[in-house]
Amino acid sequence: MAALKDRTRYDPSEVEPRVLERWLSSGLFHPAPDGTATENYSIAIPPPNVTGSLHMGHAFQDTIMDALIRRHRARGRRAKWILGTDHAGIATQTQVEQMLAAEGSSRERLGREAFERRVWEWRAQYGGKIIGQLKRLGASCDYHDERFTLDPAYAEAVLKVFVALYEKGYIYRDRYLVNWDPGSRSAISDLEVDDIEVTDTLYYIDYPLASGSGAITVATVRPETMLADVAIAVNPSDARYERLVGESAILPLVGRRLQIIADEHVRPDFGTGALKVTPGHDPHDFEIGRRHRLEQISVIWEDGRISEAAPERFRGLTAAEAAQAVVAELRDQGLVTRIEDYRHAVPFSQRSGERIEPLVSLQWFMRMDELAAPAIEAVRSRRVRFHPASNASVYLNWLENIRPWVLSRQLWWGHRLPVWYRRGETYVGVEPPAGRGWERDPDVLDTWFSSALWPFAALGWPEQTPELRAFYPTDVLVTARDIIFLWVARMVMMGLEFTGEAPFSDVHIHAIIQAPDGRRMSKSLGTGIDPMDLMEGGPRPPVFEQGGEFPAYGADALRWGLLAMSSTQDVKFSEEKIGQGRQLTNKLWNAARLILLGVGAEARAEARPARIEDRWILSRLHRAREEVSGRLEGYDFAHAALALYDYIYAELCDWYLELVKPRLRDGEPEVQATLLYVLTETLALAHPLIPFVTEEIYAYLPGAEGLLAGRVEGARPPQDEEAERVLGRTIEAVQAIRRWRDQAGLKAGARVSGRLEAPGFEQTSEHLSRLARVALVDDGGAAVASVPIEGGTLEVISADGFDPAAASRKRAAERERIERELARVRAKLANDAFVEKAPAAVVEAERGKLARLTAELEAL
RNA sequence: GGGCGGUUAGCUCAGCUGGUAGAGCGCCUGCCUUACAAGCAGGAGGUCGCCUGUUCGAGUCAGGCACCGCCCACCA
Repeated sequence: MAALKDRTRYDPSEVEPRVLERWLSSGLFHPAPDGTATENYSIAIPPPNVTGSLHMGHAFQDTIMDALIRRHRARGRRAKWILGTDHAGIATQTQVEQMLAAEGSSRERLGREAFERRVWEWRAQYGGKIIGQLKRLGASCDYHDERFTLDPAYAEAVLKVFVALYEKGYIYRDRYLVNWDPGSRSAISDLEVDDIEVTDTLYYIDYPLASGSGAITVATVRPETMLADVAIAVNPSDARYERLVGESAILPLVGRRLQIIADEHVRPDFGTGALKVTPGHDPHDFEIGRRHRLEQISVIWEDGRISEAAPERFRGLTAAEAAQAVVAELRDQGLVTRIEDYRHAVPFSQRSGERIEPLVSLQWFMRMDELAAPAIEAVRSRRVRFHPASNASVYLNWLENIRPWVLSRQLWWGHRLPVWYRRGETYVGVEPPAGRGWERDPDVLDTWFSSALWPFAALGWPEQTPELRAFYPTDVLVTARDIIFLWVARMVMMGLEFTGEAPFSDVHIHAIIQAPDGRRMSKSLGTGIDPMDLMEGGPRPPVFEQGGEFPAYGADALRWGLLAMSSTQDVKFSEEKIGQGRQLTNKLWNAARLILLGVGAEARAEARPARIEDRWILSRLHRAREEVSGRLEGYDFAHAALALYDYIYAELCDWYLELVKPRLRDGEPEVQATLLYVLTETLALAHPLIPFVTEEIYAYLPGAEGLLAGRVEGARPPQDEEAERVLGRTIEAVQAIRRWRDQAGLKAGARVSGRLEAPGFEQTSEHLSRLARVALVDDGGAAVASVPIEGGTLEVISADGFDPAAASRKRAAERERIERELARVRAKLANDAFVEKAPAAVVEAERGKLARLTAELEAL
């Protein structure tokens, strides 16, 4: 490692791996399971898929959680970030199946046991990837205590919950219309379905009336499902069909008699106002069928082909082929009376991308209303709080209209249902049933079922482990809006049911980061940005106008940038913000170099304010601490990040370090101690957001022990109103003089002398003189110019290269500006209504402004 | 159809309980001032989507309108 003196730029690629190693070997991230959950702080990570690698959403979310965890660790709380991965049923199974397909094999060929072994092997090989990436980001998870949702203990918790809910009567088996995904050959839940707009053909088909006179015309986009029609429905108030209700029609191609029934669901104004009822293949028809006790016929089987319930000539065709064949026959018979394009939303599987085939099948369901009630109450009563609060209504709205949950999935990878059958019997239990002839249900549970138990099952429930006592309930759940239903609501329900407590008291819903062009970040669209490429350098994806490579921004820059981007609304990814984060790390690094290379070896951090600027920076540090920690605790990460940035740039570096440079050069002990104190506290303040660079600098502090990551914050530095006033005045004066210099045409190095005709600069006139580059004289005759500063003026006696024309232009402009403002203030004060009704303080402020502006104008 | 959010500087975004608009990037000018040129100093740039209203005073509050996101529920 090069000497500090030569490390003029902060190099994250060199520093971060080294710092990470020190953290990991310290044991700091693995708190002892002591104390109570109230004393301690914990967050359960939304367990990433084992198949996954870190994407931008993870990086963002994990940065937020890490900032919270590190912040609370610094407050002296035992902080545990509960870590683990999710087996992610469909996603994982699909990946392994693809791999098998590439080898020319398949899961069917392997058989269930061998396939499951294969997935475990695959997981052992690739499952650790995302954990390594979390470390790279600096996430201070408890890596010594990693869970997997298929671990034996976890699996037992899952089965126990299933059995308990079954025994309560919430879980049941039923024939029901489900979303069948022909791609994964499994039922999936409503939440795993995306509606996509497509253009279908709407066919108008005549169904001859059984009476022999005339026909009733129906409209459909799925002609093949007519083979499963069991009725025709019309709206009871539809006069056109009133006399037909109760009659029958004959289903073409099949010959079945279809009753004509009346049902409110049918819209008279759509199509012909007559609906073919197909309870076996349409959700609404299914409901109509239940209301009218109609038969359910399934002509499409789970492989997407026509079943034996259809006339023989259609059997075995795919649904699409059958549609063509059906239409062709109907045409031959002259029954297709009209064809039109029809644009509508159609469900597709999020997983396989295939069009959902609604099918009636035998599945396990869970009734949700009993569990929903307490979960609603928990949010209503604000025992569980959403941030931002508007998300609570999204949650409540869903729970209040909750529907049964299809639990079973026709997959091999997951928690297999603890259900056995023997002839007509069904057995449900954690342990297999005694006796011979039992066969276990082949289905597995929806992955979200096990995810719902995460906060407590990850801590060892149902065992009453020390971890559960110490860290459950957790403090906050951090996640995105899109899984409020899939996950958040279900965790609350399960937590309340099985532990009697909500699994967290706060839910922070963060923004979703979109691609720079405003589209969703997604691999398939090519809009994804790999956070690893930002940290370590890598190609810019095509969504960026600018091509080439990302520089290796490092983890801190990425983290700061993501936090600064965060918002209550969705945000476009901004590389500039990451760049700004890098600037900040470099700035802090160099500020530290200035201090560390300037202090003596025996200097120690201690606040020893000897002059007013010392009191000022301590007071500003106090405020920055309040601001940053307050913002973090209010889940306002963007403001936390920006407040930190402003403090470091605008207060510490631009002013304080510049102010004390001469004293540092002179080797003054007080300022050395104070600088080290301020640096240490600044590092501590910044650490939750930019942990690597702060930890690296901390190691250089003379006398520093241990790790910054494990340091508990000390007392707050004192606030000092007077120092803030005096320095504030001085800073403004320096800026005013600099502005004047620039606009009066002076060269950068031009010498200026002047007389200060304003009170309040007694303690800072040296600073004013040096930073504004003005030699202050006690007198010296007539002024060539006058610069207004607070409480008076700086009378400029002489200035090299002074351009009277430029100065008078500047003066004129200034006068104009003041006069404009003055006019406004005067008008306001002349308004009786304002003086009478506005609060006294506001009126007073306007009067003060009037006096100040008048004085300034006079000075000109 | 219902819900949530948005519309502020060229770009990306801040603006708390109403008191004459801010940041970063970009742009312009000047500086290699021995921590940092990935830097420093200074500057230009906005009738805050539109219309009404409340108010002494409205990006800020209320109502309406227009666009733009996202979520939920959807008519074959």
